[in-house]
Amino acid sequence: MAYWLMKSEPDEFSFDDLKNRPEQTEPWDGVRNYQARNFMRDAMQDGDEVFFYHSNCDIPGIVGIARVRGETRPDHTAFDPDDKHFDPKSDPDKPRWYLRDIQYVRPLARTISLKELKDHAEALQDFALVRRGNRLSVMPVDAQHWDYILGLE
DNA sequence: GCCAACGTTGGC
DNA sequence: GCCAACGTTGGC
Repeated sequence: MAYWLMKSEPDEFSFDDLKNRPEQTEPWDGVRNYQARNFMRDAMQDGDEVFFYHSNCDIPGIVGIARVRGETRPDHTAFDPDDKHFDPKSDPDKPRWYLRDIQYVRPLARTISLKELKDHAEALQDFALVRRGNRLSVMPVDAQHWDYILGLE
C-alpha cells in the first residue's frame, strides 16, 4: 500500500465534483508529463490512498482523500482530436499516456494549505510538494509524511 | 496578471 | 547530444 498526492484545479475538477460523480469515481485523464505518467502506469496499485490537492486557487492545499481504483489503462483523451489533451503522437495501438481511476473516500475536516505544509518544513523534508519549483501533478507521499499530515487535520 | 521554474521541441 | 526557444504550471 502506497500513498500519493494528485493535483487538480478546482475550476476544472474539484473534490466536490469527484464526490458528485455517479459512482464517485473519475478517470484521471489529461496528464501529459512522463514522470507523472510513470507513477500512474507503473507504480500505483489498486487501493492506494491519495491526497486530493487543489491548485491554482485561492487557498492551494489538500482538501480530501481518494483511492486508486483498478488497474492502469490508456488515456483515451489523447486519441480524440476534439479533446484539449489530444496528442497525435499517442497511437491507440501503442498508447503514450495512461491513467488511473480515482474514487472519493472522504474530505479532510479542514483544508491543509500549502502554506501550512511549508510551515512544517522540518517534518516534511523531502516531500516533493513543498520543494521549490515543484510542478509535478502526481507524486508519491512517504508513509511517515502521510501520517504526519493527517495528524495536522 | 506576473514570473520563476522547469519540461519539451527542434535545429544544428 | 547540446542548448536556445518556447510552452506550461502554479504560487503569489
